[in-house]
Amino acid sequence: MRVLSGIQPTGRFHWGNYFGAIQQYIALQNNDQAFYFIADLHALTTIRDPEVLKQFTWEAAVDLLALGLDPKQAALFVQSDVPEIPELTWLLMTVTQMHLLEKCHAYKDKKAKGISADAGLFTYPVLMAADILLYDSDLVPVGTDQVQHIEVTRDLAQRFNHLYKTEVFVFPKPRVLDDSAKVPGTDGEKMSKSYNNTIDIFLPEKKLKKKINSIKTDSKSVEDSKDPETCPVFALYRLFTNEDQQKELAEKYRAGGMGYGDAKKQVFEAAMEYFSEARQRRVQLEADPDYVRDVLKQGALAAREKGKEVLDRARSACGIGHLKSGS
RNA sequence: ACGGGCGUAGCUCAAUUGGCAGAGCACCGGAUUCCAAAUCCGGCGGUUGGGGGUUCAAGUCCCUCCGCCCGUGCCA
Repeated sequence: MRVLSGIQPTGRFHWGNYFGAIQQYIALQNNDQAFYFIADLHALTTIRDPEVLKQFTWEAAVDLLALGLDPKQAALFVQSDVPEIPELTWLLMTVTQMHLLEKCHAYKDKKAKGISADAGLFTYPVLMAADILLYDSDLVPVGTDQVQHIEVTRDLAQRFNHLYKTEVFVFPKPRVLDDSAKVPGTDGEKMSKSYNNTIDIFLPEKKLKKKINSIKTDSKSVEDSKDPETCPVFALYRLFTNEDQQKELAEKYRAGGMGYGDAKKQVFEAAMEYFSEARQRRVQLEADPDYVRDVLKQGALAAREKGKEVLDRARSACGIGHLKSGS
């Protein structure tokens, strides 16, 4: 069973990314064949600064390894290191009907906001389909907003198979990620880069403390009894602690006598504890870029090996690549 | 397709007859606060949509291209 998932390097990863996605991807890595990639070709539709993109791509690799992605179990690679992807994208593009893309929400949303869309954004579901189909992926863990794109992928796979009367492509199934863990941002809304309310995972201690302190609270005094259920600080505390710890803090909230400053300090300590291993690993990885490069290289090799196999099937199905097939 | 309006900091917008590109919000730092918020002080932030031209000097005038909005038409 092949598990495949990609993540865009559009910034540093934050708590919302981790609890909403990364943690769950990593939990699936012990499947027979897990492929994880950093989607720099997708990020190209947003980031126009080459240095920034390079930096984010690198940081994403280091972060994922630090957070527990194990290259012995899963291949980690950068999307643009696999040239078979854009080639397959073109093959799929030729069987993609316009209406299929016109109804995709990423494009529709932008259009609705009056922002001009480029062909990259419009055709991005096809690139995503290539990402998935290239390795005979069975299972694709995604957020609910990406389910539509998996459906497009299945449509394209089916249409290609049908048009060329073959069984080239395997139909992938989405695995909808659990988004029940509520991760509020510093303003109390859902943590998201577009709300500018994120808390990055690997923030230096001092900055992290400051960020946590900046979480919006009501203006109850220390003595007042507070409601843990409606407090974003408490919601974050939940992510890092066990039930006993949560009960204890909840009681303190209700009893009064404890201020938000205190609660925030506890969140800080719990988060530092929770990510302490990852932080240590990250320091080691930063000191050894050759290792990271090697992981990405090996990952790309593994991805290409499988990718070539599928691409060859696709090429011969549609009648190109006669030099290779020799027939 | 034609006519009109518009394009300036991440966002909303200023900039007199062509004369040093500015403010508010946001962001970062500090004071204050149990922590925030509010308030006060400080800081970062710009190829003025792209290209060309006129001029000592262009955000401003001219040409051209791109994009967005409004109106009208054309095409079913």
